[in-house]
Amino acid sequence: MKHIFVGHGGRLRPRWQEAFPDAQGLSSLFELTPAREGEKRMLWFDISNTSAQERMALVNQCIASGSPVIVMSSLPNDDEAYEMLRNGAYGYCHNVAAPSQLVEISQVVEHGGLWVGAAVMRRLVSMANRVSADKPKDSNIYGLNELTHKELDVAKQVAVGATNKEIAEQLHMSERTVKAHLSSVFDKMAVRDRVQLALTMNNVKLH
Amino acid sequence: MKHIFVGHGGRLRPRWQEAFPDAQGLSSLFELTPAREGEKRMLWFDISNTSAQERMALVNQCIASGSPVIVMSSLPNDDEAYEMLRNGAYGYCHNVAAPSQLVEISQVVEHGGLWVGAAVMRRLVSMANRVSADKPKDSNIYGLNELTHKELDVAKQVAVGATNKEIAEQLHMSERTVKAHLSSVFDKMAVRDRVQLALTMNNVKLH
DNA sequence: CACGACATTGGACTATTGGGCGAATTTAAG
DNA sequence: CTTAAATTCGCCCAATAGTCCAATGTCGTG
Repeated sequence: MKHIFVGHGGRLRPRWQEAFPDAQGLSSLFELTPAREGEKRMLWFDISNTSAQERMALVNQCIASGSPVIVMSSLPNDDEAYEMLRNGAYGYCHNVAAPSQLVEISQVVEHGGLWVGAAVMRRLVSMANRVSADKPKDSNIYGLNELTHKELDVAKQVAVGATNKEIAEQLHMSERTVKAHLSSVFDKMAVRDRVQLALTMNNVKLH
Repeated sequence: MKHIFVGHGGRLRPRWQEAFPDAQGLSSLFELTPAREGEKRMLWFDISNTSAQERMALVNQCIASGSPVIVMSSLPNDDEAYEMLRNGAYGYCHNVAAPSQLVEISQVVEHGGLWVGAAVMRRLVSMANRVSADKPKDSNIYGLNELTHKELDVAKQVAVGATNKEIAEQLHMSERTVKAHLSSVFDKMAVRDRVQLALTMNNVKLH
């Protein structure tokens, strides 16, 4: 695994060097050469000293390169972390993080995971709490538990955007039967159509 | 750091043993002796073969012991992950996770972090987006920023389950105009109907 | 075995959606 | 001022979605 640090004028901070002795530094993305066949790389992008506008564009370019990208900021901020992760970054940390932490991050990312600091992580969990706490526990999670087996099958398909015809083929039943199940599902889950059902199944609040 | 695995009849799975050669296995929490002075421990709690009711009680006991707890399930599930993390767990993973992953988790937790799988992590991030995305930032999801103002207005309404008629009233335009905008949105965002649009706007992957 | 819940399907409709064709009006940019 | 893009909307048509009522078969419980 080759570690490439982009930003900070192409210089490698001592901490980076210590974590990855054979790391490479680039001052900008333009210097990035295509990866050799079979070469695995990890991009560390230091976004300090970049304006908010160019930040996203640069990160998107980084991500478009195909290699996993970890964004480093001199002033980590929760909202920015979400933004980066949502747009495809694999990690978000301080640009002067300890070498041992950099190694830890690289390991998590190398195994396909996303890494964020404990504080951000805890906030994410509490947010998830807020979102999933909206569903009243006493009423069986929007009546999802009261669906029959077939109804649930059909509902799941709607939840990923399938049409009635597709569902009918997928589940080997007539389109008419799909409709019958769906009518029942709408009733049980107290929604009026497939759009609301799809959203509800994905924990999205309606208007 | 001493690793103690609770559950699975007190037996250590080969994977656990491989990750932590001097790990200890306990069949239940009652066998847990108080930690010696200055001894740092990590509890791995295998919740397979426990009923939903006793699960939370047991996990709470684990957590009350003071040592960081990582919950392991035979059938990991997003909602359960949130539940566990919210209640104080430091990690949530599969009970037959690879040894290298167990080591990775232990390192993250040892440094005060929380660990969850990539899938759960991504979902948490998308949820955070939903909660904190009230402010109209120049979000960059799929061709969202290429939509015109009106198109975005209409798309947002669809994203919370509104019908064309409702959107028309809300935005003071005719139903025909709503359709016109939507047709354009479908095209720009590369979706075929309002269901897929609603899901895409909420960061839900389609089938 | 009878009864009720569930699954399946059909016919007959109604409602909603998505879009083609055409066109007027505004707004933004050069 | 001139051109391009954005916004608006009517008429009409086809495809999808959704509902009501009814019939048949399956399966587990009492």
